[in-house]
Amino acid sequence: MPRPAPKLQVIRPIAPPPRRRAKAARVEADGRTKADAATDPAPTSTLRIVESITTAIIERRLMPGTKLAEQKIADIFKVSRTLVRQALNQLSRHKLVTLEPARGARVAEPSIEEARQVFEVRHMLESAVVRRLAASITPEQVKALRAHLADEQASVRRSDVSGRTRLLADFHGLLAGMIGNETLVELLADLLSRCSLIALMYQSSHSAEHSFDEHVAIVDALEKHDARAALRLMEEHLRNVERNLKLDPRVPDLEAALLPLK
Amino acid sequence: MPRPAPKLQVIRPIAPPPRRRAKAARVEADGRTKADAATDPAPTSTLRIVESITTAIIERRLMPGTKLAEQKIADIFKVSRTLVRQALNQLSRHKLVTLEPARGARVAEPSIEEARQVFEVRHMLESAVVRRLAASITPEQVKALRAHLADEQASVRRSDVSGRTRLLADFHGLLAGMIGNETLVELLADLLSRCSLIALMYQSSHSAEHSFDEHVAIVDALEKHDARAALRLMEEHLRNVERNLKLDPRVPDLEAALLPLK
DNA sequence: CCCGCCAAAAGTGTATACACTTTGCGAAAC
DNA sequence: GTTTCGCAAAGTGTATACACTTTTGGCGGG
Repeated sequence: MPRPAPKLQVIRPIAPPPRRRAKAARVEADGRTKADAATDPAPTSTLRIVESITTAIIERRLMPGTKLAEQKIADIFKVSRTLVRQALNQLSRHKLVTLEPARGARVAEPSIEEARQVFEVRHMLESAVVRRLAASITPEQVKALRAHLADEQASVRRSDVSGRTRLLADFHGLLAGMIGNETLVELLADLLSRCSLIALMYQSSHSAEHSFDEHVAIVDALEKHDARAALRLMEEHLRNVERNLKLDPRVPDLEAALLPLK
Repeated sequence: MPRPAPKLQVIRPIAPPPRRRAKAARVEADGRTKADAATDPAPTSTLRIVESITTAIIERRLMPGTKLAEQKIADIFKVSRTLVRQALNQLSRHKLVTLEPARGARVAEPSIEEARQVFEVRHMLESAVVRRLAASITPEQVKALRAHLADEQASVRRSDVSGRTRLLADFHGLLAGMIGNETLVELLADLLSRCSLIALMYQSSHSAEHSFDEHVAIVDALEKHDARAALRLMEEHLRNVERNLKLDPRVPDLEAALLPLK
């Protein structure tokens, strides 16, 4: 059978008519051959897998280094490896899993150096955010922040570890969202999820209440439009979070053990 | 109304399975310097496709809105759609192409709002970079920057448009690289490629020489460890680049779609 | 008892199969 | 002559097939 003989059209600058989706419910009630693909629900299966694995990692149900074999995941979600591979690729771009050429995927184990870098970038972005926000914040936004703080406090009181972790990170996402820059929010969301993984690897006695208190102080400063104080508090907060990780020990041992190899 | 559903693919003669023997060089794990380079999901073909399309977009060989049909690309690169899909997925995460559910991929057409956001984030990151660099820059680094500037100048003189575009962007990547934060470099690289696409859509009379001059001034200030001046120059530079785009709401969407039919 | 070699098992990488959706076009209907 | 409808071509979404790589475990030689 001859090849389809591709037409060579190369560049077409202008898009065809902006056809909006006219969902034609063209249900042929018969000839259902076999496995009818359950493509009905908007939540794509790939996305479902990505989110499942993401929350599993962040909530510590999947520890760093865990092997993620494609077929096993495919069986669990009842899909083919194709979709699992797509999901793992996305996750690796989020740096939550690492892919090694012919050896598969594992939950990422961010290095201490990577942790430092992530916090450094967060510092760059978030100090800019508070600086801007101190000038522009509205009473409604303050109210939204206070509401969020109430949630944080509740989860801290309740010792709801995974909810707490999520809420403490969401605070930073919420701030970023308030300057009306979706690009920034997406970027920061990535960094925040990486931070969750980092925290989980190097966690020490970091007190959630401490973070909560600092969040409150930041909101207070923002409400007063005190840019200088807000900036200082945010910088201090990030420094504290980072310093509360055990970024010193632990790994040197491992490397020392493996050093003879190379 | 039941449709006969004539399936075209009838016979499956033994399609010559491309027996690609010889897996080339067996890359031996050499000295892992810093962060493990596991960031390459597919060191082989997928990456090649991603890079080809990326440079094609940045060098204006593929205009915004161009349809990127999977099979056509697959034929061009002599691979299967599988790999093309992987590549397109990566590109969509880089925001260089947009994927619409059942309608395929096109070269992205970043909105004016998106442009603003990207520049805002760049401003946050790059002002932090110059601030830091003004304090820490070494003579060797200055030398490297000067060498880069020489390349820029050469490409400007030569009217080598695509090389010039690349080099002007690389300058910012080079600066970011000098503070020793690979995470930052990756992030910024994404933003820079998006900027190339944006520039290409909204380009006006932006003078490359102007940018070059500003780059020189920034390096001068950095060499003198003059943080204040470097910061001011960088901010001005970014403002200039952004302002030189035609970001006025030149087409209020609907009118553009409905008015000029042809 | 330990080491290396080889074969099977497990798992990843890529191609292909095929169902379903969208789109283009031509003929029937008006 | 214009609109509508319907089919077919084109294209995307997912599953499966199969080649190739890594891992594992056994087996014989040292």
